[in-house]
Amino acid sequence: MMSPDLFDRPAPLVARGLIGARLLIDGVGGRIVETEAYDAVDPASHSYRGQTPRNAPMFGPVGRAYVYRIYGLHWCFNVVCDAASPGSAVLIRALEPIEGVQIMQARRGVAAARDLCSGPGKLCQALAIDGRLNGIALTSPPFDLTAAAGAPNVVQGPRIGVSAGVGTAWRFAEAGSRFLSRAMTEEGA
DNA sequence: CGTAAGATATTCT
DNA sequence: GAATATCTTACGT
Repeated sequence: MMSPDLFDRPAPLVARGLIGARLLIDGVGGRIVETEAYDAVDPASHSYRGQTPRNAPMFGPVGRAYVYRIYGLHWCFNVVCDAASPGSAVLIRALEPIEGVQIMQARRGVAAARDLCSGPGKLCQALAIDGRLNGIALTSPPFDLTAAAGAPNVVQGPRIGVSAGVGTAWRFAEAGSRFLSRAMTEEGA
């Protein structure tokens, strides 16, 4: 289980550090292979225009979940970080499925491992993440978040699906992973 | 392979 | 009314 103070750093550092970490919810999940960082001075962030009912967890304690509905139907899962900069969080975008693959296949309605958790909405469906987990601490059940064993090879690039802040290279991914939401174009890290 | 449309909560104009 | 940190299905090449 990760120590809570590991989340108390700027969002890009936390996002990078989460690559290779193991995320399970009720024993189902895998290795984090793709993340994105957001903070309150970032025009692409939900927290950019201040606190609202939806983004309230981003302004709360570090190490908790920020779960929100996007496009009215999918869920997205974030880790709140950096107490010194309220409104900071890391979006978990893709996992390499490891534990409970059969359960994830049933929840997603697809069989291919690459389609189970290769996107923020997909992994929420695969791990059964929804609004009930919003604001919950990640350091206790049903969450099980373990730091990366080794030092994964991390690449970074521009974030996906944003029209503001496109010049900010705050998307992080494990180099060469087959389980990303989209291939990471060659970029320095 | 590709592009396009539809689902529809929350926020902003 | 329009946009959004998305995904699936349908249809053209």
